[in-house]
Amino acid sequence: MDSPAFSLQGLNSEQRKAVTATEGPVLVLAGAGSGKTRVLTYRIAYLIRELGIPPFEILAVTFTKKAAIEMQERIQKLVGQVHGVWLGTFHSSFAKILRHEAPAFQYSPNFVIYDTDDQCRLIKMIMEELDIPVSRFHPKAIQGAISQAKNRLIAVEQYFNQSGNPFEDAVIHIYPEYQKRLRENHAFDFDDLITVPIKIFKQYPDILCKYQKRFQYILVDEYQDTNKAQYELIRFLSKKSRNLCVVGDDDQSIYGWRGANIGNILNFESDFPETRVFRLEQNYRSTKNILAAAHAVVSRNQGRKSKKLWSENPQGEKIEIWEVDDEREEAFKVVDKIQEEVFKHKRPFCDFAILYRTNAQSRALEEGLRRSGMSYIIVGGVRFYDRKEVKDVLAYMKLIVNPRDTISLKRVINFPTRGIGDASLRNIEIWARKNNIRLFEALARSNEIQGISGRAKTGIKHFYDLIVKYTSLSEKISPAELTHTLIEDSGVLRNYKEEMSLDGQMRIENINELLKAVQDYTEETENPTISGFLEEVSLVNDVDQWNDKSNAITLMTLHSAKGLEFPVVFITGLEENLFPLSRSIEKTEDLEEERRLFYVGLTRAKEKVILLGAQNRRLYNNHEARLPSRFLDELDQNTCNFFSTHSIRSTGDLLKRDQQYIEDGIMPDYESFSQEVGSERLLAGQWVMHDMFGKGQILNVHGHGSKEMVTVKFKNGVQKKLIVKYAKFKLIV
DNA sequence: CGGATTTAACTTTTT
DNA sequence: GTTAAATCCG
Repeated sequence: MDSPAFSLQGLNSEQRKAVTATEGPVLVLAGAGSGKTRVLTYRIAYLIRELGIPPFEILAVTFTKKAAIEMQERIQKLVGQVHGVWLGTFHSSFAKILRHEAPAFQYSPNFVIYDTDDQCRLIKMIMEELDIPVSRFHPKAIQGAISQAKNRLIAVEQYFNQSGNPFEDAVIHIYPEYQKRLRENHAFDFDDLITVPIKIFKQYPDILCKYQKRFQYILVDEYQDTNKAQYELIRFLSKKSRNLCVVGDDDQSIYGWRGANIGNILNFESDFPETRVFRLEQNYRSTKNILAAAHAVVSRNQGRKSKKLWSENPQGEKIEIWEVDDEREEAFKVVDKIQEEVFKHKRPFCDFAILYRTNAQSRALEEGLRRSGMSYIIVGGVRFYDRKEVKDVLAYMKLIVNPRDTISLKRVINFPTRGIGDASLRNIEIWARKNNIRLFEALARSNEIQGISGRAKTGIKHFYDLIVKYTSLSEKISPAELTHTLIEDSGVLRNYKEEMSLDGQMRIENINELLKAVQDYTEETENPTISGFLEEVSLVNDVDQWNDKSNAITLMTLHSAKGLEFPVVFITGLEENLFPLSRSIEKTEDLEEERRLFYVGLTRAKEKVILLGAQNRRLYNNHEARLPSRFLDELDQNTCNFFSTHSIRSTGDLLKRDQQYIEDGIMPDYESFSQEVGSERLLAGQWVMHDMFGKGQILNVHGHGSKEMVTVKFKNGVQKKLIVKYAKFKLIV
C-alpha cells in the first residue's frame, strides 16, 4: 500500500494533545470552526499509522452521511486507502449490526426500514382497527410520541403512568400494537435502529462482548446531538475498552426536539471518570467580528460550558443588519447584496448561503432569485426520496426483498390500478387474519376468499406473480437491471406516460433519476443487493446529496447548515415568533436552543454575515406586522451596522411600491397579492352572472391587473376563458 | 370499482 | 401552494 508519510504537523498543540490521548475516555470540546473534523481524522490516522491498531477495531460514528464521507476522504488523504474502519452514521452503523444479528431476534436479514411516512401509514391502519378516529389525533402526533419514548428509552407504561389524558391513552393502546406490527412485517423504524441493538446487547451478553472486543476505539462526532438511546449504546460498547473519544460543542446542540440530550456532553466527565478534556478554542474559519458577535449571543445562555473562541483571522467587515418591509423586499435585498458582492469581490455564486428558520420561507427567496436569473439550489423541503413516484418504486423493491412488508404491499397492490379496490383488499385481510396466513401468501389463494370480483382476482394474480417473479429474479440479476425492468413490468412507468401532463413527465424524470441512483449503487458497491440499496436510500438526507461542485447559491434551513461553511451567509426572517419561533419563546430551554441555532448560523460564515428581518410578512396565508427578533439586540453592537429600507408606512404605500416595481420590471405580477387587496376578489368556486352565457362558476383565476383571467364553467356546460377587464359579468354573492 | 373533482388541512427544525 | 382525504358520478 502506497501512502503518504503521516505526521502531526499542521495541528496546534491542543489539537495534537487530543489526537494522541488515545487511551481512556476523552472529551474534546470543539468550538465552531476549530478543526473538529481535523482532530477526528488525525486521531484515526494516528491510531492506525503510529500505534498500529488494525482499522477494523475502530468505530467512528457521525450524524450525517456527508460528515462520514468527508472523514473518509480526509483520512485517505492522510494515510492513503484504509479498509475496515467502521465509519458511518449512527443509524447506518447499527443497521449493519442488526443485519448481522438478525437471526438472534428472528428477523429476516432483509428487514426493511420504515421512514416517517411508512410509520404514519401503519399507525393509521392500527387506529382504524382500534376504532380511534384519525380525525381526533393525527397519526403524525402519535408517531412523534412513540419516537420520543423510544429516544428517551422510557418504557411506555412508565412514560404514561398517569393516564386520563385521551391522547396518552391513545398512545398507550397504539404503541404495543405498532411494535407488534413492525415485527410481523420484519420492519424497523428509525428509532429501532438504535434501541433494538441496546435490547440485544442486554439480552445476549455474548453478542455484546463480541462487539466490545471488536471496537477497541470508539469515536463519536457531534456528541452534543446524541440522545439517551445513543448514549446508552455508546456506553455499552465502550465499557470494556474505555477508549471512547467524543467530540462536540454544547453551543451547537440544536436537536433537543428530537430527543438530543445536551446533558450527555455536560455530564460526560461525571459519567466517565478519569476523562481527559481538551478544549479547541482557536477558530480557523471566521473573522474576529463574526466571532465576537456570535459570542455575545451565545454567552447569554445559562446551561453551557464557559468558553470563548478566538482567532488570528482579520477583523473583517461588520455584520450588516437590514430591516426591510416584507418578505419580498427581503428577497430583493438579498439579491441586491449578492450582486454587489459578486461585482465587488468577484465572488462565485457558491460562496453564498441563504439560511432561514422554516422551509416555508424559501418560497419568497426563491422567487426573488429566479427573477434575478442567478442559479441557486434549495436543500430540503420535499426530499427526493419522499416523492410519491419514487416511494412507489421503492415500495415494489421493498416488497420483493421482504414480502412480509404489508405497508409497501398495500401501497402498490393497486398502483397502477389493477381492479383491486378497498373492499377486495379488506376481505383478503380478514381472511388472512382468520386463517393465520400472511397477507402476501393469501394473495395466492384469492380463489378461496369470498367477496372478490373476477376482475380483482386477475389483478391479484398478476400482482402476486409479478412480485414472486422478481423475488427469484433478484438473485440472478443486478439491482440496476432488476429495477429497470421492474418499472416497465409493473406498469408504473406506463401509468405516468399515459398521464401526458407536465406533472407526469416530471415524475418519469424522477423515476429515471432513481434508476440512475440504483445504477450508481450497483457500480460502486462490491456486493450490490436490493436491500443494500434500500438501506442506503432510507438513511440519506438532502445535505448528503447536495453537491457543492456546482456554482450556485445555496438555500437551506439553519439546521441543515450545521457543519458547513460559506464565505458569505445571509440569515433571513430575524423576527419575533419566526426566529425565535413562537412556540420556543416561553420555555427557557427552548429559547436557548433557538439561540444556539442562531449561533450556528452566524458561525457558518467565513467573511461576511448579512442579517435580515421584515416588518410585514406573509406566511401561512395571512400577513401581519412583525417585530424585530430579540436576537438582534443581543449582538455586540460594535460589530454591526444597521440599515433600513423603511419607507413604507401603509398598505397604500405598499401598493404604490409594488406598482412601481412592476412597471420597472423588477417584480413579476404577483397574482396572489392582487387577489388580496382587490375590492372585488375573484376566487375559484365563486358564481358569476354573464351577460351572454348566463350563470357560471369560476374554476380558476390567473394573471393580474389588466391581464387577470378567469376560467368559468357555465350552466350550459361551456367552459370559457375570460379576461376580467373586458368580460361582462358580475359576481353573485 | 375507479376516476375525477372538490374540499380541507397544514407547515419547525430531521436521522 | 401543496397534498391528502372526501365526495360524487359513471
